[in-house]
Amino acid sequence: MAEGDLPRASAADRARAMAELQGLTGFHISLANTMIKAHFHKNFGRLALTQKQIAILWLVQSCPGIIQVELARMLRVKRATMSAMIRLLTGRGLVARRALGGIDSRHVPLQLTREGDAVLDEARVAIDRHEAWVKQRYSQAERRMIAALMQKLYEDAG
Amino acid sequence: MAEGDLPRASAADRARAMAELQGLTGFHISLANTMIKAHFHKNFGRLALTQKQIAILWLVQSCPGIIQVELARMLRVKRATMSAMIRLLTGRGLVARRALGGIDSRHVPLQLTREGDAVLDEARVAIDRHEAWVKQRYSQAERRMIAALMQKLYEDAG
DNA sequence: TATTGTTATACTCTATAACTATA
DNA sequence: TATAGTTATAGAGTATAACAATA
Repeated sequence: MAEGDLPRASAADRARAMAELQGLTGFHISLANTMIKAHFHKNFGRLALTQKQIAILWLVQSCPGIIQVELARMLRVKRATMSAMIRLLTGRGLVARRALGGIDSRHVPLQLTREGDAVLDEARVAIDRHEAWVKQRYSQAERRMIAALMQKLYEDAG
Repeated sequence: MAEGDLPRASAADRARAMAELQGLTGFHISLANTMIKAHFHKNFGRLALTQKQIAILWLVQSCPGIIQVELARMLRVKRATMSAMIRLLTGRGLVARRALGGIDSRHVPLQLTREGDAVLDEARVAIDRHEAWVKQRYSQAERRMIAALMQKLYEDAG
């Protein structure tokens, strides 16, 4: 059996098939997301924080007293999912349930611990370097374009 | 304690914090990806196929004889990850390891089973409707823009 | 030595469903 | 009834590490 007769798809077949899938907008977004997460993890894995976890820490620091359902809405995840994430971060001593009581005791205001603040500071350095990598690929105009396009999808589509 | 004194971040605080996170390109892409996956799952969950699984079926159908490492490269996942995905799909009787032997016996050519073909046909209908939803949000020019922008990220960044 | 595939292990993210407590 | 949070359960996707078989 000659090389060309191997029961494997040729590079041309594969390129054609990829082109078909690339007709789907979500496919592009998914691959880009995969790559960007992989880059972050590969280069900043020593932080032991995912981008999602950093986003939560960030929001809690900027909005001390924020409650879980608000975080869930902002990050587009379910209530139960956010509960699990918060449990993980409180378990690691980065987030604390605030002792101060509001009027509605169903609300559990959150804040960063001292360690949470310190860890987020480290994370910001990593994020800056990660963003520098992104900026090598995109001009400011392109980044604004991506922001606007992606927002069209996630701002309304509830 | 008056309403305004509740230990909760205000809407303005939250908007400001979101704006900070939105300075990060990856944040937009991640949220858009979350929403698009959620829409697909919510509306076509009865298929019991994820978008990633459909992508694999699609590539195997278009490229009969394709092997795992090629699929892994095309979908930007690790060899071990693809192995797990293929095991799942073969376990469900949608993908078959082809009996025909190539020269290199390390290569295991894949193809769809009859059921795999049938299931993918169904999935294509779901995908078409999903894409229609996407197209309500984006013009053709915008979709081309997204494709080009996302490709810049995943084509080179290896 | 390099490639292909597998297995073991572990973790994150996600969902649904059912529950408690509170309003 | 509705809201906030939790728990239990399940499954997909991802990673690393080690291994076997083959080239």
